[in-house]
Amino acid sequence: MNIIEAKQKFIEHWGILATQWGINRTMAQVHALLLIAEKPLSTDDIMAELNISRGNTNMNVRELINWNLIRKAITQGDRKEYFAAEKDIWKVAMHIMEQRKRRELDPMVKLLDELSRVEGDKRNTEIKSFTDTVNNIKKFSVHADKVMSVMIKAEENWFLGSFLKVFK
Amino acid sequence: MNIIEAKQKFIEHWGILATQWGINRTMAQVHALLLIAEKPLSTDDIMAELNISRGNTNMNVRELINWNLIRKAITQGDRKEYFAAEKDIWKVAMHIMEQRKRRELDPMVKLLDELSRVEGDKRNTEIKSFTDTVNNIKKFSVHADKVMSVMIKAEENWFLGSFLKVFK
DNA sequence: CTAAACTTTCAATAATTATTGAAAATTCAG
DNA sequence: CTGAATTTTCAATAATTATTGAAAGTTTAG
Repeated sequence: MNIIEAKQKFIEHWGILATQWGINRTMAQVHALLLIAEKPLSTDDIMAELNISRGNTNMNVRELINWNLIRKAITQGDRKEYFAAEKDIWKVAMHIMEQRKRRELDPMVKLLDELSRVEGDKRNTEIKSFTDTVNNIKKFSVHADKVMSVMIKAEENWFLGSFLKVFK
Repeated sequence: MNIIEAKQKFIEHWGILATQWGINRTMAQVHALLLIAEKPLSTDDIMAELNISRGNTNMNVRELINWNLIRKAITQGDRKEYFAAEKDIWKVAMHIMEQRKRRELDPMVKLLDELSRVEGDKRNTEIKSFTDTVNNIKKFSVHADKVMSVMIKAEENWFLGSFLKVFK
């Protein structure tokens, strides 16, 4: 496989992986493109490389900035905006984890908390069974939330180092 | 909130969460329904509770069985099949992790491995830059893969116990 | 074996989600 | 300021994904 094919394949499969995780395919492809780009790319570069419209490019670039996965890169003597991806894969993973925690896990914990305070006699089998299930999920979620928080805060990638020893 | 509303809300939000993670909303709602059901439910029960068709119910139930999240429950003196969810939330999480690892992470590692063997001069900046990125992602993925394997194999939920000490 | 009970399949259709592209808004050099 | 360059918005449309429901397939009681 030559470098052109390899890059195309990388972008294509990064997009497929993303859709399986509920992320817009194009957003992931823009991300992939910038991950393997040697220098920051402009909107026009991205449009040309991925054959997508200006609107689509703009929306997905902004969304990637929201996710902290790419940044604007300033270039003097040029009014165009250029974009560069965070290349440290540990940081990439942590940024994704941080966003998903905030957007999905935190609201879910909040909901489970509400649901666990359902009205009615706690001795009622149906209510007991429901609150038990909800509380178990909540307990698990809160733990997962804590683990993620610590990982996100950690500056270094101890995942690839001493941390792994825990897993033999 | 009463128990009826609470159950509806649980099912609804489990479905929403799922779509954000690339999982069919109905599949997650069937799962949620069975998670909070006190006894195994039949296809007709599920159809009635969620207002969905027989075909849809059947497809999603089978898929949940593939994911190891629910099982057929045998009932004597009844030709209908009944379904019950795994209620241990740790096991639920591990089954999901196991499937996603197998379906998505493993193929991605395989692809990255291929891409890292791209043709061309390794001193060429473009090729060097590309293989470096790919190798970093691969290294991270392989580690994640190992961590998951250990977690999946672990019989008990040490996540909620001593393991958490690692995180302060 | 027969037929009723039940499960599965899948083409047609509906619902959802993503993309386009042109118009509006913004920015900034001169 | 002015207007050209650039970015953003969003209604219309396209593409994708999910759902229906009836027909086909399978199972089992009698």
